[in-house]
Amino acid sequence: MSTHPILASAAETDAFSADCPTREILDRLGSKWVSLIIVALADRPHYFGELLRRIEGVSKKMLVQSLRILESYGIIDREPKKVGAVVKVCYRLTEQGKSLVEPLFAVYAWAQQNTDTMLSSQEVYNRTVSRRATHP
Amino acid sequence: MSTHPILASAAETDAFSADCPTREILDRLGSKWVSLIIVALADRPHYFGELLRRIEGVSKKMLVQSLRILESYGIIDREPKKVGAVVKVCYRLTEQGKSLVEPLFAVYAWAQQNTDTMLSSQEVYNRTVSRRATHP
DNA sequence: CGGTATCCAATAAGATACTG
DNA sequence: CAGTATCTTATTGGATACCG
Repeated sequence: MSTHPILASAAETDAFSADCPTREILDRLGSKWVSLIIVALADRPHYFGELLRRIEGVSKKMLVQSLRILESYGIIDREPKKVGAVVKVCYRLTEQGKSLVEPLFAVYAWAQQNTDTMLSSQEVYNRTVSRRATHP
Repeated sequence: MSTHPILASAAETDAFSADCPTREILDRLGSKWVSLIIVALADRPHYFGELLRRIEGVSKKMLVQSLRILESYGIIDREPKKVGAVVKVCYRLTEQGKSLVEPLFAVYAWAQQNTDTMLSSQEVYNRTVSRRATHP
């Protein structure tokens, strides 16, 4: 009855276990800035400053932190380069990082396609104060 | 030079914009418990108590909160059912929710396949105290 | 430019107790 | 069983200032 073989693995994943290391990885990948960085670098390599400007709302602190996580996992490479007079630091996806792009983008594409539906569903839901309706 | 058409969209996504609604959706989907719930429900519908026991480490509070988010988005359905003497609440994916399973699972599969590599890469990285090495 | 360091506010989340 | 309510702690993250 399962429509897709991939569903079968849901029963077998060990991600439900509290000490499953994959869980921590997923947690980090799911983090706001980390995934945006990967999407940006999927486009092309970026200098630090470029990322800072391109990813609206990210602070220097969070950008550095997220980049370090990705670097430690071997998902991105960090390369300081002389550009004119100054040294800039260029970040790019490793081969491993590139292999993450397709699955990650599938989720992005889904989210973009379903955002409108979900937001209007949410509005309806919020007006339906059936449960939990005490007073403001 | 782009190896895959999907990469092209990276340049065009509006997710970099701070007020992009898709960003918030992605944020929520990326959250620890939300994604684990979807994976569990991809397997089969679950009662609340089943989810609580299956997803190790989740608290009642976080489980309820995450389920409400998914329900409000129309990703899951909530159905109270008489089971013997008591009423249990059954959660299952909606059709929309089911459409999320495949992309989400692609990321899960990637993470599971790459966990070992990433963890050992991280160990090496942590021993390399080249940058930022002040004292404990 | 590409970071670090520090401080502080906001938020998330665990524990616990209670309810229909 | 499936929540709600409340309190408290832990973690996150933004602002700011400074450094090589």
